Amino acid sequence: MKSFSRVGKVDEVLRLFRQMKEGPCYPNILCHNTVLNCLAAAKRFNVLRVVLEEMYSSRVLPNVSTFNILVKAYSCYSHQFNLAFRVLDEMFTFGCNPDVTTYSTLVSGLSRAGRVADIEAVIEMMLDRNCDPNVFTFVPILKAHCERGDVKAAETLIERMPVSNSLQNSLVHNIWIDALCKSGHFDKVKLIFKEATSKGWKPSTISYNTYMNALCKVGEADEAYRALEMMMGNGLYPTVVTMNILLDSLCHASKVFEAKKVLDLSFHFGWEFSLVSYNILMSTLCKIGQWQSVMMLFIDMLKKGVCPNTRTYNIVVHSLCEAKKMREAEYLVKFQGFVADVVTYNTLLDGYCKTGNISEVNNLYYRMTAVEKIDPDIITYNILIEMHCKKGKIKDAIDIFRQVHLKGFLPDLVAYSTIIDGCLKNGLLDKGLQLLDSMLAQGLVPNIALQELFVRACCKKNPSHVWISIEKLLGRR
DNA sequence: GTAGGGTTAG
Repeated sequence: MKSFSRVGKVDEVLRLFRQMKEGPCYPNILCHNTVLNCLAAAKRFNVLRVVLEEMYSSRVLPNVSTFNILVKAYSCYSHQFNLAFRVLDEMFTFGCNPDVTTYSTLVSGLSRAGRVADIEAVIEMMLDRNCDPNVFTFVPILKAHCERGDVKAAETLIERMPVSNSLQNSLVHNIWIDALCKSGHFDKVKLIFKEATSKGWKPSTISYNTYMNALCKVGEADEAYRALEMMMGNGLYPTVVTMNILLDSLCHASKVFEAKKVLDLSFHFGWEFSLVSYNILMSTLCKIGQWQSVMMLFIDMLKKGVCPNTRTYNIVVHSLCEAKKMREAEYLVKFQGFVADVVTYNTLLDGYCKTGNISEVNNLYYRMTAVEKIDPDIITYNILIEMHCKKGKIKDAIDIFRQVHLKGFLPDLVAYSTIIDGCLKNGLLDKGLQLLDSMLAQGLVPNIALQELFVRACCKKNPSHVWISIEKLLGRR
């Protein structure tokens, strides 16, 4: 069940669990926890509740892990904090007291939801109940400070961090290094490496990888190679992740053939070439239209016993779609070992959208949402809007655009551009202008293509509108 | 064998 859970095959897990319940070996609490954890991660909360009820009625006693999984489901996976707190109360009445993990999980969810004020209360609650917070309680808070760019708060927290071993020390510093890199404070990172020994911690391979990756991303590959030398000078060996970072950097510098040589060489030296390495290379080849090379690498990885994941399949599906081989792409998605996600369906939907096949788009959307229970994202909606605009079904397109709001998404630039383009091409200038207003109110800046579209439409239909629109487009109103 | 945590690919 855990293996199926790891690859996201939730229904297989459930099938095995049901089979087990009917057989002579009734699932114990560990089996139940495995299933509950899998359902929580898949956000299948209704089924989770059913399994939980069944567990209670069959007198399998929950343990701390069971409750911790529930806290994770309500705190981290769904931000239903009232339910998460209720689990805590339930634990007390059950006589199974919350531990550091319970509270840390709760803090993690609150941090992710940006509810920093509530965290203080949780920490106080912990201290009241004689449960000392540890590094894992503070790590999510540190991450929240970093994401908000609150350098001062992060630094203060690091100083007060209750680190109990070198691994934890490295963990905390790596989060800090990553945050500084992402905000472009490379000088500060250099200083952190320099002062490491005097401050009592030792940078790890991950510290260097984080730094090197950030340098590559801003085009400072030379500096990254210098960091590599520094790392090796300190007795640390590069790992597959290090190689992947450099591989990705080569790919982005359009040195894809050099990157392929690295792949061959790594085998020659007996390096373990990873799934991620293949994915990096294959996605680059897909982007430059080398679909046959993608297929060759796909076969190569299967031959070498490297197991593809959803991303790998998505790249292959993307390549097949770009090559207009829609049937083959769909065949692959139906293949047993393939766990499709929202990207898979977006890729297929986009493929059918480009070939103008609206009935296939609708069929696929149905399969995605009703059968596979995959939640659409903003890209899914954008594709649907584009498809309907393309077919002149502007009313349906506007309906779908409204759904975006209802599902809790904010339309992005692509969504607005697509729907406005559709409106203007169908003569709905006023609707287009109305959408322009809400777009500007949302703080989105129209691009050149959209500006041109408006000017054209105004000139054609209502020249007196032109100046109003131009003023708006240029942000003067 | 179940719960909390840092680096790589769209």
